Amino acid sequence: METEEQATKQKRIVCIAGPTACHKTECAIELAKRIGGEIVSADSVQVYFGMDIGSAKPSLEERQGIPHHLIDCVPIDSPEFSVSQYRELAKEAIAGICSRGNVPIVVGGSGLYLNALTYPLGFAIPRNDEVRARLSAAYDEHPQAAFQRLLDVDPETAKRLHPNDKKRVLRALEVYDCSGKPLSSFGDDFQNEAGEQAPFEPLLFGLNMDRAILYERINLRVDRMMQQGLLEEARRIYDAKFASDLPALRSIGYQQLFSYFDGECSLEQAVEQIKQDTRRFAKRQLTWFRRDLRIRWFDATEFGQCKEHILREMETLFLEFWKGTNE
RNA sequence: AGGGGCAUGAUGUAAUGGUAACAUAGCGGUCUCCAAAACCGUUCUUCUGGGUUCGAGUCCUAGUGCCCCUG
Repeated sequence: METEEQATKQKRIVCIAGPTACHKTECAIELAKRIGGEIVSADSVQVYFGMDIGSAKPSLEERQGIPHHLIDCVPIDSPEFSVSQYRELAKEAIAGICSRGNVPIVVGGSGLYLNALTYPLGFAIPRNDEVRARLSAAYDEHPQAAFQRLLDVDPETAKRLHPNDKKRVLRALEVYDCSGKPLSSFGDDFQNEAGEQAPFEPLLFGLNMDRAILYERINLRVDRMMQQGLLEEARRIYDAKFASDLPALRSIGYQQLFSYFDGECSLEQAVEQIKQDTRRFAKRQLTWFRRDLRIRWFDATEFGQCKEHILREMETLFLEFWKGTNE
């Protein structure tokens, strides 16, 4: 009985979510200093070596001695990196933090990554590039037919997907072709087929701010990235001539500069595009996080002024959440 | 100052005198192995005044603003 309880307590984590450029990094580091935390990044780009400026990795100085995990752990040309791999690496990192008696603070803007840690997502059938290529060709040939097939084999999934959503239609067919079972039979956020629990029980904080100010911050931050050498960083990656379909290369801040290197637009246009794409990304992040009712939101519009207040509040909620946990 | 041209949403454009349209931005949403990805939905428009006409973004007229040419 006691060991079981011990096990649940071991699984607690603190998370900080929110759109890009809303002080998540600083907030997390300050919180870590107060509660004895170590930081686990939940960011799909910070995992890559060499993508530093564009992904806004905190510098060693900014980290203030707080250990950071899941930053710089995959090479850019690692095509097999995916959410489930992220989850495995994060689990290891969190286990390490707990063994040191520290508090894991998961920080990041990749909603799916956070959900992979806090919901029992299944990921039962790994991707299969051969099957996928075949399905993709069939879809391009005749999209309606592909969607019709999904309607036949997995009506439940088909019903919630738009026929134009090629990626998900293909994924659903891929799962069916590889397993003989419809994707919908593998469960949803709240239960997976194997009946496993969520890996961790989170205390979820969200940071948000006035939209206009957030957009201003994004624009300024992109300018600052350019001053810090984003162009050179992107050039290095461009010159390494990786396969062009690598997911990492489609990250914001890089793909736009690659267009500039390819002569498709001016540098000014590329920078404007980075700003716009980042703003839209922030909006999508908010759409994702807004529907997560577990999140306790904080307004970081005037972060400089309310920092103390926010951190004190977070600390109080944390102590409540952490009460009774093992030493 | 004279001559010419233009004026349509936040922006760029379309519409033989006959239901004002498209793209982009903006806003909202979806999300179970590429997720900083991919996909879906949606608000807003004829410069001002007069006139012709059954009917005007379109034609006439005055004004206002912008652009080009000449000086």
